[in-house]
Amino acid sequence: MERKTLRQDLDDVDRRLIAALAADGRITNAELAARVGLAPSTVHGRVQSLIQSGVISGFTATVNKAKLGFGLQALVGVTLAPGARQASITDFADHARAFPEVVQVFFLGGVDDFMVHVAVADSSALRTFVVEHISGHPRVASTRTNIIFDYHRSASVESFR
Amino acid sequence: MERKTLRQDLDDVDRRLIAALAADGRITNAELAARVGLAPSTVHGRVQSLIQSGVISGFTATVNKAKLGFGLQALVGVTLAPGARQASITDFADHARAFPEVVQVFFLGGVDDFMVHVAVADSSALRTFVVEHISGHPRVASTRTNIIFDYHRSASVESFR
DNA sequence: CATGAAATCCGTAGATC
DNA sequence: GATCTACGGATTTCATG
Repeated sequence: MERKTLRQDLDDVDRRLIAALAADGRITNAELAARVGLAPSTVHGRVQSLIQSGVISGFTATVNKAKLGFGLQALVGVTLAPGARQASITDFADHARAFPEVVQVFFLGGVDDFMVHVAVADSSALRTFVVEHISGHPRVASTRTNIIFDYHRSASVESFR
Repeated sequence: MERKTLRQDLDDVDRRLIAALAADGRITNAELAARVGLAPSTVHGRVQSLIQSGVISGFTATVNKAKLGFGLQALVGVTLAPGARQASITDFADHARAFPEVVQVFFLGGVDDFMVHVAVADSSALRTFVVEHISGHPRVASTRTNIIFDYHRSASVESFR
């Protein structure tokens, strides 16, 4: 009998494939197969399954923003005005993510409502961006800007989807 | 007149290549060439240059942590003990980065010294991780844990045109 | 679920303009 | 730089165990 159900539990091989692809998204399927000790066609099928099931949601190039003229990065904590409704919250999130300066947006529970990771040219551009596009938003009550001196990422992550 | 033995400035084609690769790191060179209207061999050379010069620093698969059993994420602000020297700072960063739960580490200027992005199974695991591995570090003075309700990372660093 | 074989497509180097 | 050509290798499909 054929099994039409999608594989739900990941085995050790899947985890190794995920780790290898997270470390190098352009590793060849042949190399991937050699590492886990399976045939290329088998590995190809597994990776396709991981993509289709959403465990791997995409592949991306990592870009050095400093070399593109965005040498200054910051984490901007944002508090919305009291009584902001759900519509206002998603509105701000959509507003923020539309700017090319915005790298990441975290929607938080706690003191801050959002944490916005931005990359800009210099401190002048940072001030302008925060004042005009974050503090300037009608629902924003306050912001706290923290300069990022250094940054490390272990793996690309997509959380809730 | 023009002396461009080593390409230092990125032209519009380079920016489109970067944007396309940031959005889909596994796009084929042939497809990339079709999009920018140049020959595959030409595009291949340009992309290699972008990689060698460090503008593109790598490729990575985006992994859905929730589907791997890490459904809860948090941003943990960390303040180190007063008087911590540079060695202590880098020591903490290396310490934090080593854990599989740690997705990103931001080394900051401002109230917090670090912001640590973690992905764990549940609130119990979060508490355990923070207490044992962050608050428990001898140089850590205080932490502020913010649950991440939603998260968005920009697919590309800049618009196409 | 894994495999080998086959067909197709792609990456990459080299010569030319 | 950009292009075409050419070839070695990779991806991908499919029948089979």
